[in-house]
Amino acid sequence: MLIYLSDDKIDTGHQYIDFKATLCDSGQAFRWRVLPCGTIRGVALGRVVSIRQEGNAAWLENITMEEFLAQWEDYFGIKDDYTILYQAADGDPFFKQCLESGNGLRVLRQNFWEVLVSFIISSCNNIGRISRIIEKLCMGFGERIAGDAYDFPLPERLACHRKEHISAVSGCGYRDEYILEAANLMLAGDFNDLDDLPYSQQIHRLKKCRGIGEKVASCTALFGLHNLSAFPVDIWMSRILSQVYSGGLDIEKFGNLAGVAQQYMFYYALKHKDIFRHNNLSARPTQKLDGG
DNA sequence: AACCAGGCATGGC
DNA sequence: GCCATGCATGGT
Repeated sequence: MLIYLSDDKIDTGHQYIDFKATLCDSGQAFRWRVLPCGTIRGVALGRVVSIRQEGNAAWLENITMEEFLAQWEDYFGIKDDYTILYQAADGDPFFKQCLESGNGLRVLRQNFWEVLVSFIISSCNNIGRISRIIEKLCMGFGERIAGDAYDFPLPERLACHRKEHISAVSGCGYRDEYILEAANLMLAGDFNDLDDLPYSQQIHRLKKCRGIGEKVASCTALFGLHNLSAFPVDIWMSRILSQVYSGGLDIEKFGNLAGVAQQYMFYYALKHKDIFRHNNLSARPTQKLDGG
């Protein structure tokens, strides 16, 4: 595909990305929006960026070629080779459908700290509200970048407040203390050098923070540490595993891209909620039934 | 107005 | 180890 930058253009060859699917509709990043005019706008890497895409061509505003090669190419995960996924789809009609339906979907390389907090907020929450809470966190505690755009707050900007204030500003509810604990662990260096550790050690370290269990930890490894083998199982994946695979999916076939495969299936489930929402065998029936 | 949301901590067994 | 329950909030 052709990507036009502010001072040049680059041909990525057969490597393709669907920016809207990847940035706005896949539940891995929460700070990108589609404006009424169709332009995609968001904050990442400390900067406000606008993107337009028409098929195989995309225009990135406010990014030079030098900056693209230095940072953004990695951020978008454009160089990652997903070939093995198409091999794994052979003999797996459901996954094949997910791949085709989500063509151009990619797993981003995002900032670790932002991903960590974002997925603490994600627990028992929906994507729309996760985005709103994060936006309020940024407005309330982040550095202003330009206009009404704010960067994601640094841990020290959160750690200096009481949990009641974090909750009041962002609406994050009971997750306030989890966010604060994550900030303090971050400042104490507990999450330094996580990328050098094997997956099981990454998960173990992350879980030491209250509010981080298996699912949030695996999302953090996948999206924040770019450990593409991490395979988060949320309520939607659990529905797919029980309804489509009868609990018998062997993720070995995805090689070290199981997390990317997961992302395609998750994205497909989101796009077809009506198919998967009901007849759920493994998740909890519903919320509180008020036993009065 | 109930129901639900990219779960987790806790306590009981 | 597994299972049940409470948890803050707000959109639909």
